[in-house]
Amino acid sequence: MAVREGLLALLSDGSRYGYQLKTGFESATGGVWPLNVGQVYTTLERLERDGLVTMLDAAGQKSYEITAAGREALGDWWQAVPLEDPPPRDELMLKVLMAIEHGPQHALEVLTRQRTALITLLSQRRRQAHRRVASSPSSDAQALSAQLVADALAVRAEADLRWLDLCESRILAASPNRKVVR
Amino acid sequence: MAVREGLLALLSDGSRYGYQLKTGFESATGGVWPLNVGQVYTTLERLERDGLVTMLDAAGQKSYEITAAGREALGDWWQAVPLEDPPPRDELMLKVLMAIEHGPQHALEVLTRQRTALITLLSQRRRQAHRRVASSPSSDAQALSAQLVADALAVRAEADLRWLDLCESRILAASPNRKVVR
DNA sequence: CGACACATGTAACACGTTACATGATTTG
DNA sequence: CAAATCATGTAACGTGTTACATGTGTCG
Repeated sequence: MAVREGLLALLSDGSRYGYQLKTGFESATGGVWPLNVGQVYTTLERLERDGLVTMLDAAGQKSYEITAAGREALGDWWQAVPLEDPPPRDELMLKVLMAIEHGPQHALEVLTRQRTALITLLSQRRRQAHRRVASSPSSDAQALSAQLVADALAVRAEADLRWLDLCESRILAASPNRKVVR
Repeated sequence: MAVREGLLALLSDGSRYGYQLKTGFESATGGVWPLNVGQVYTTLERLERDGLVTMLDAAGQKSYEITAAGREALGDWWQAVPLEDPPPRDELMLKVLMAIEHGPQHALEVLTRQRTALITLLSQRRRQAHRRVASSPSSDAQALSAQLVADALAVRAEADLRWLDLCESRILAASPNRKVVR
């Protein structure tokens, strides 16, 4: 439920046809999230099935329009806070939790590996960001979007790093100290 | 690809049958991530189809065992760093990016709404955490897992908050100052 | 002309998820 | 005994994703 709402959001600004939605989605996300055109059409079918959009077929030129129900659903989406109960399963979390099942030693190994990988990833992205400043900035709006996505990824990665540190200390605290080699 | 690898990780510790995997998964995740039993069986079918596990049918008592290929796949998973290119689409990000398409004013509204929602969510969870300390702590392992999940959610939420702040400042910086009401 | 962007779609598959059916065993 | 837990499975559906087929227009 991400492409769905994204297309709906684009359509709430006026009717569009399929290909426009693809390019619109990609430029709105700063070119960071490519979207297969095929998916646009399948998603539009599903949106139409659910009565959130209607197809206007004017002499072979098809375009899609958001319906009242669509506007309502979109409004709900804007308002919605991801309550998420149960919380979404996250790969990094699952990996660490499963590693704990295999003993603190294994968990600590996974922890350090993930940490170093995250650190190199972060520094790589920082270098990319520097390079990007120098190069051509496409459009202003796209540049802003791309920047925000980059920010989000960086902030998330830092959060993950902090969590890994927390994990390590909690695991060490919970384990009998002997046998756990740091 | 989360349930899949989770079950594989549990099986790498010895053969299990379906129901054991459900309870194993849930206890490994501190009871935070319930798993529908049905999904265990469908996932096991898919794992078997892919040659990662084999079924041992001993007199009606079915159990599953990880194969060599399964161990290899699991090893890859432990090692794997979520390289993620393109980065996974995230609902909060998408919401903000799409809101920007509708003008900085709308974006700022979405931003503040999400922020306040996140703040109340965080404080709610903190209160829950306090209460939980007082109550019965199930098993040690489960308590640790539940704690780590709670940590992760808190850290992520804080990261999201910081990102929202960043968004606001970037949007304000990128917008013509007039017409944008704070 | 040939490559590329524009434009529309279909088919197939992946995983996740729920609801349902069915029965054995345990326990209050 | 009744309810809960244990235990196995099937059917159906939802979204996301890719690969493929097909055709038009444009530009170097």
